[in-house]
Amino acid sequence: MPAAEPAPTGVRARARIEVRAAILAAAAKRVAGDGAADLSLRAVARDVGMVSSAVYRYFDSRDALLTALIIEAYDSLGDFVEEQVESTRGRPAAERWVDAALAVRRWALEHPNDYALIYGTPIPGYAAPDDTVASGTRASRALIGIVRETDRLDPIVSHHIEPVLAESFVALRKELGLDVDDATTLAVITAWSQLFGLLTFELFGQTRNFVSDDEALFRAAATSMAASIGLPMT
Amino acid sequence: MPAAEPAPTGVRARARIEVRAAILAAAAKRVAGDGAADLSLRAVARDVGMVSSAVYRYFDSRDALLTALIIEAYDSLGDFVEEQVESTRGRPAAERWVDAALAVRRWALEHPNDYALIYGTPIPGYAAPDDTVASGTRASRALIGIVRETDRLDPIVSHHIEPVLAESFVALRKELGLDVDDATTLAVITAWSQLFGLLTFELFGQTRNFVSDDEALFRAAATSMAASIGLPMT
DNA sequence: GTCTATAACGAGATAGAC
DNA sequence: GTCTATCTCGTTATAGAC
Repeated sequence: MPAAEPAPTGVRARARIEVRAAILAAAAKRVAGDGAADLSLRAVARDVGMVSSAVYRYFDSRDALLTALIIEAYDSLGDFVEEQVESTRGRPAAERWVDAALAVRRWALEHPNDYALIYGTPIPGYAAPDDTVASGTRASRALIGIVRETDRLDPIVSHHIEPVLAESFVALRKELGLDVDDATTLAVITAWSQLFGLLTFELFGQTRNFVSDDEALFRAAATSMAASIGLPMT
Repeated sequence: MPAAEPAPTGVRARARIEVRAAILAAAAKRVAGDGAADLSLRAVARDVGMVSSAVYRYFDSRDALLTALIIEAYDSLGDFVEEQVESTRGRPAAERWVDAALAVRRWALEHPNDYALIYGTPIPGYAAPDDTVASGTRASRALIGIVRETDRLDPIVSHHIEPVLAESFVALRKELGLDVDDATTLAVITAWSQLFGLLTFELFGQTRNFVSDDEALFRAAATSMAASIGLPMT
């Protein structure tokens, strides 16, 4: 699990990695079908052709298996968004934001079960350990990177912000390496929640009764997010 | 389920209603503990002290029971928000919006399992019938009612909106009895998705690593939503 | 040392006979 | 309706194979 070592090349190690991947793949398939709450170590073991106790050589517990699945999903999304953000470096910030948002959406549509796993209802009886945090923030950090790399933001309307909130913003900006004012910080957070809120609505079926073209709506929303943050269009 | 009749007053009918309520309460408790995916008619029956076959006299299937639970949750939220919106009639629209948004949040915090049931990951193998739509849109309609009852909206920045999207907005506005332009329509939709997006993040644990005061953040976000829609502050 | 299989536990749900 | 046998679950102890 640490993966800290430089990955030994022996046959033993190779086999281990492959079996681990096979277990994860089978578990992902199970989650896709029955939902994460029902994930059973035994069923996964059966699918891979091993005995349940053997799985414990690879994962300490059912929760550890779930955690690995969650981290894998976060990293898949993180890879995808980071790559997208990087590939648009130099382009106007507003465009970059919209493209990155669309990338998040594309990933979510291609991996609906992974999306549900990480952004859906928490699994009863499962508490995510801190291991997930690093991977879990990659997509958000990539999006915020666009703001960070923008020299001069357009002016935006600023609202009054409570002192408690302003204080927490200071810590947050430090964490993210952001150098913007409180209004922009709030705009970034609301844009972020809007992006995933809209996506959650779409994927979980909340929009299907009145939205005919989800992508068009999402693109329009992303554009308005970029403007609300003050990302320049040129 | 229909509840269309004027509720007969006989003893028989009373008993039936009470048993129904007892079953629903037990089912809700189960959902709260194990998650909706695991809901088993038998378990619910046992909790209420009857045999599984008897439950079928009250609910046609497990899915019908789930549907009843979902409708109940939607109506609980709908009642709460509608009452809140009504009680602030006459006050400045921006204030009304913020108060209504806070009402949604309060309800969600008090009924986290109901919230997860209706806005969380879809239950594997369960398809919501159209019966849920009427109740499911009540909260949104109540929020939008604030916009509808506002005589003169403040001007907002307008973005370009794709023709496909503009066309779907026409139908949506007609459905909602709204008389606003495309930019405001988009602003309402993005505000709506932002509201529930932020709430979903909070309830599902996505904010707990960097937000210290969720209510303050939510209030600030709601205020900026009201402004983005152009709801006047006075 | 590393892995897998057998067997078993206690808990919980389920199915069927009565 | 009840009781009972049977199943699955997560997890561990143990013993043998590479």
